[in-house]
Amino acid sequence: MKIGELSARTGVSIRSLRYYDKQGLLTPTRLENGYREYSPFAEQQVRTIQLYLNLGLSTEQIAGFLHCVMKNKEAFCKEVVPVYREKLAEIEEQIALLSAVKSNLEERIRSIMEEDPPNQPLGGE
Amino acid sequence: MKIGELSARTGVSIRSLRYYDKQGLLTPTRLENGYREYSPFAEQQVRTIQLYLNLGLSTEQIAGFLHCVMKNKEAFCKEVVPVYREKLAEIEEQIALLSAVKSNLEERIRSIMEEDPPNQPLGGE
DNA sequence: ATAAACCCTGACATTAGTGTCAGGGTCAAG
DNA sequence: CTTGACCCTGACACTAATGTCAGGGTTTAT
Repeated sequence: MKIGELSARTGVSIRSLRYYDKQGLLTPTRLENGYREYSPFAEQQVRTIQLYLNLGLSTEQIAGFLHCVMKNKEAFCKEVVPVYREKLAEIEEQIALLSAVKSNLEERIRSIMEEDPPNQPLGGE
Repeated sequence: MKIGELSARTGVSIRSLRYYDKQGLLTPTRLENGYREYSPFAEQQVRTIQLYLNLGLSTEQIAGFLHCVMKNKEAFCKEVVPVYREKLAEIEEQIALLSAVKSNLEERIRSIMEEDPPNQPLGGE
């Protein structure tokens, strides 16, 4: 199938499919006229790519094991777990940072609220 | 004081100080030769800017109330709390998303670990 | 007067996936 | 042969604060 049909089937934009091609994630064969020709398996492959992107993995990370997971079960691809753990650590770090900022903001709001109750006739700047 | 000294005193790069100037956060007077001349109060102002940036606020948001908070207590500036609440909502959304992805990753790792115990002689790709 | 140490502006790069446009080729139906 | 629906590549935009470089002025001390 050609790129427009794959896009329609998967809901992934043509632009993104071309990007996946350039990143080596999904490299279709080419017709004589230069058009990309995708195998029927490409549809599942696109869905798999989207799944990993939604986990926050980069195209480069995905490229590192996509070939394997399309052929085997995820568990057979030794590259997968390290990438998952790496991403997990990154996410935990982000959550910790965000939580700290969140607490800070909450404390600031709380502190302002008790210092400037709404029945005070004072305006701002 | 000139920009180099302010940078040295605060640890904020000259580049960033010029950026704050352009964003209207910290607008020094100019000497006859065009050099920026900062008042002694600028040092505290820079620290305040950094504090808000570390809370994840944008220079635009900070510009919205910096003038007021430099003159009064934060609680007197009515623009502050809405910005805090907005940022808080944003952060909570991000944490929720990250937490969902985190659970997904953990589940995937767990699932792989029990399917492919390390005593199995199978390699990946 | 010259060198060192300042200062200035403007511009490009950074992240990473996607949108979008320009300019152009291909192909099928009428 | 023309129209419309495809397809191609390349390039710029986006976010937002910061790094960095180019090219050039100023000041201070020797």
